[in-house]
Amino acid sequence: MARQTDKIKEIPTQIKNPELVKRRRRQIVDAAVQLFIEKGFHKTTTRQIAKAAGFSIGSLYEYVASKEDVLYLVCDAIHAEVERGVAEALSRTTRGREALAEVIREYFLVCHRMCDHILLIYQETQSLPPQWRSKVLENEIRITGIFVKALARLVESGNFPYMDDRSIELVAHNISVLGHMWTFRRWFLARHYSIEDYIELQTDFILGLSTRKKD
Amino acid sequence: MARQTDKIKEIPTQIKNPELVKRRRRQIVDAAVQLFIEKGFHKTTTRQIAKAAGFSIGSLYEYVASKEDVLYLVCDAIHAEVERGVAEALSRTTRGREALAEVIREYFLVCHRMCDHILLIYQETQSLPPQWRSKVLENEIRITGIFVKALARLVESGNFPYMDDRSIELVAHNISVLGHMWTFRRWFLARHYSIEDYIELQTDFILGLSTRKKD
DNA sequence: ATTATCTATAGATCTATAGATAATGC
DNA sequence: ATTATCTATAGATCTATAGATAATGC
Repeated sequence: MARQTDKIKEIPTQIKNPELVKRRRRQIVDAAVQLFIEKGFHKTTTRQIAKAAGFSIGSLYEYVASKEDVLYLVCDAIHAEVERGVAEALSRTTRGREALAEVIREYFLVCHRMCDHILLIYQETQSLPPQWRSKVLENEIRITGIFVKALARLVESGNFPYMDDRSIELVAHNISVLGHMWTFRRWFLARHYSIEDYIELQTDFILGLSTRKKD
Repeated sequence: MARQTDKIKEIPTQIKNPELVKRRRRQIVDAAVQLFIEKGFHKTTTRQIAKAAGFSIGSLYEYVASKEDVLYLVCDAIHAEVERGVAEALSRTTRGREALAEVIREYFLVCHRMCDHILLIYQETQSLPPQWRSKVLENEIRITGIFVKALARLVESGNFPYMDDRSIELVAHNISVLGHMWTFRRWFLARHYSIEDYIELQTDFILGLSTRKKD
């Protein structure tokens, strides 16, 4: 929560009232997310964003300095929501043997809910100025870090076969990306698997059950 | 090879000589790939493409009808090269127990070589007109199909634990995407793993060795 | 006075094409 | 005559800002 506010402060604005900045930027993000998902970043015009947000193009540029600023606000908001979803799931989770499967399940459900949003990040991160691209990539790493922690805790508790740190890190990335895969191969996967099928099969795959007979 | 020619014929041209069309379009693709990787599709202008290809903007539009046509030619050429690389590796591969590991290895090396190109497809497929986007996605499925076949053959031969068809299909997608992961998380992964580390760890992960002690 | 918002537009592109020119083959 | 190539530009946008106007608080 504090993080989110800090980030927003990084983008300069002409407006003095910080509460107003927060509110208007939320309007901008809500409007832009829809438009970007629908038409893509480049084919959305600043005028359309302003109009959908409910004010004029002139006002838009009081709250951001460029169209890229809007994209950054959008990407950051999406990551904040994903992270919130995962962190929340993590706190609810029971400890021990089945903990990892639960975390995976909750994370995949977040990916399912935020399908279009995650896809947007894959497609448009490149359009950000370098400085903000790095920030967005850091967000990605921080989310992966949640899985690193969950895995490490399990391995340490002895409820899970031993893995060294580098393997743990890579498996955490795999979990992240297999969640994203549901979003960027959805056009194919959704025809063959329900999200529940997907979670079940992928959990078996990740936990290495694929080589053992289930019964 | 025949496929490639067919595809190129799908895009209309004003030029009568088919050999010339082929040659010029190859020039266009070679020039555009570099520019798109460097600046992205939207920030590359048709003039820059024409200039880098070595002819005028007017001539460019004799060989394609739109900027999107160029993107389609580029995406299709990239997929053709990936597919060629994988198919070739597959034919060289020994049969039996270690076959899958070899296919994974060769595929990951193709992904490593074509890093920027694969990333480009992830980022710009959305910019294609729907009709051509479908074609590009079909290419993706066809490449995944190679892994489906390799897995199915192994399972059938009894050299691999039993999996039903849906699991095989999903694992094939996982292999595809974990290869791509090396390209779109390269900014992070390359700092921690060499491509050889990556291949080794991911092979263990995919073959389900992660839950068994290695010794 | 200060802050927020709006209208109107400068300025900069960029795609795609029309019409002119050059090269090739009958 | 036919085919390929080039130059010049029409026509359409789009971002970002300048300067005017409205609203708020002293």
